[in-house]
Amino acid sequence: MADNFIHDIIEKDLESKKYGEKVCTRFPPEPNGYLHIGHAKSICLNFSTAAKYGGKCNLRYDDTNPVKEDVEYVDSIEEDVKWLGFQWDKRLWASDYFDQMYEAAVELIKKGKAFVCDLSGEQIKEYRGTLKEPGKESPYRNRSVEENLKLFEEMKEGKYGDGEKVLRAKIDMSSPNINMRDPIIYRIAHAPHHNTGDKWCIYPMYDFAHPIEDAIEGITHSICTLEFEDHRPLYDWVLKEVGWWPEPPQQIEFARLNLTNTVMSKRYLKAMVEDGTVEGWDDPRMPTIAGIRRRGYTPEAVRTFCETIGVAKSNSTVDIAQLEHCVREDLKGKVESRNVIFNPVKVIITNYPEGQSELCDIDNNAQVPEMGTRQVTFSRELWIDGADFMEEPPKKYFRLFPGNEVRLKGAYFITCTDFVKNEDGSIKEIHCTYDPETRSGSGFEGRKVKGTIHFVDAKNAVPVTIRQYEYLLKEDEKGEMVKNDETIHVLKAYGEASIKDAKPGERFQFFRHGYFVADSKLHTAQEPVFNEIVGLKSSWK
RNA sequence: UGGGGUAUCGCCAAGUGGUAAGGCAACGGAUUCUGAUUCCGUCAUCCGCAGGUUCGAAUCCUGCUACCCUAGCCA
Repeated sequence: MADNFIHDIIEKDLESKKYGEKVCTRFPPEPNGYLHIGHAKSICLNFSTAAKYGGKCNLRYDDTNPVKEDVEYVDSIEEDVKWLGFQWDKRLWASDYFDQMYEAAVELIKKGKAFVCDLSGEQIKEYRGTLKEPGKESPYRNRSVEENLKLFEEMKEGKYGDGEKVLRAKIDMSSPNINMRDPIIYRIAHAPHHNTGDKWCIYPMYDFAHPIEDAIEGITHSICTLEFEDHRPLYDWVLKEVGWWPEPPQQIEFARLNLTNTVMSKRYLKAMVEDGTVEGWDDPRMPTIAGIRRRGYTPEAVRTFCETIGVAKSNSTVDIAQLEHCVREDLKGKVESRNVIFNPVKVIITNYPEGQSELCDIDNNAQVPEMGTRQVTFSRELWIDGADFMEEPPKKYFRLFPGNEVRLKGAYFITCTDFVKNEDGSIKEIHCTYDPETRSGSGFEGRKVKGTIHFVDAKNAVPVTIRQYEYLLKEDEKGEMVKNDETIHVLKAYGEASIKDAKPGERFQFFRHGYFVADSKLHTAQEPVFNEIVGLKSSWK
């Protein structure tokens, strides 16, 4: 069953046997930056569409402009695609087709469909006309086939400098579609190419190269974003005029992904890396695949997200909450829980003997019993969360406050009898009594408590660093997106002893606080550092 | 409209002439040794607007309106 309009098109093509049984797609990034969550939508679309119809999907580097591209990005692109869980059929470079593209250009010249133009960049712009007025034909438009052939050959040979000449398709200078006004298909660039070295000093333009790349690879459905809609007539024109492929691929456009509170422009992302706003392309606050990975998001969650948002042609902005929902949904079933105390406050169990200690069992994941239990120690002095105690509780607060009884997760009921303040008014320590009969697992039914809070034994607590994040962008009063000044909050916390065993990249639910991941760069057993992946939804304000 | 697109709940999104799926968010309520999870319930008489065709329209026709893309020797 088709779940989007692209699948509809494919199913019709399959039915009419337009390409036989074949379905072939491709993900064609230009290696000029890191992939982000927007690319993930395209990756999921292309790879899963091919998989759905038993077809293939290629990873192709669209490296037709040597001055803007860098192999530096190639490895990260591959890593990101693999991380998302996809395997390409072939890994290819557009530059591998430069010979064929050159031949195709020669073919067009021979057919009188392309010409070498000597106009300067500025003149070409003038001659192009405007959105509302038609353009003028270039004075070089009617050169003979022989002359064009000779000139193009000379361009290739390096006889001319950058910008001196270009090869243009001969279409229609008065076309209402500016892309059809004798578009440039080859330009001179005396720049070494990472793949072809200095073999070429002329390079094909996207509009000419892309359809040929697709056709050579036998792509059937060339999926791209909306802004290329106006280029489709040119895409079709190139394939028709070159004429080498009986059943040429078709371009299909869809709306790119936008997310609330999220910067998606490569330019802006790059600027933030360079001005030090973030720590790098893999900063956990970045919407890059690398950033999301370090933040602890799972590939499954990202894939599910891409499925749930659908594929359509209307410009839209998906609420970031939808992505976060997918992350929680995925994590909740496969991550263990740990007790970690933020804003620690000391609790002294006054009726518990000094020097004594006992072990308590705690579920690793309350929803998944198969994940077993672990042991934590309980003794006279404990740490609890600052947020779990209030001197003067508001209505409906059912955690700890003077006179109130709560359950310590995995241990006993405790009742607050007293507390001591520091000179600055903050809470120094809380005195409680515990009820030995209420031990977890004992089956005690005598009375109920409304609140359950967590704790860490003070004598073996592990100091950990917690990093919580906010969105890089936020909406101001006027609804405008503005840069968020404070996007990272670092706090010191105490974790239960077992937290020392966490491995970089390992994810946990920190009881009550949300999901966290041991930072892949900063975390060590000696200096535990955890990034917040996503918080828990809370209905208590 | 120069041309090309898009308009269905706060946010995504199905629907392709037979009388508005689903997800997120939100809001009730139940259960809970995480105010999490789970669970149950509520949430578009209406599909950008105005006409028309039809027994019947979000879906067809006409006319408007709004927003997006487009004048790189970038992709």
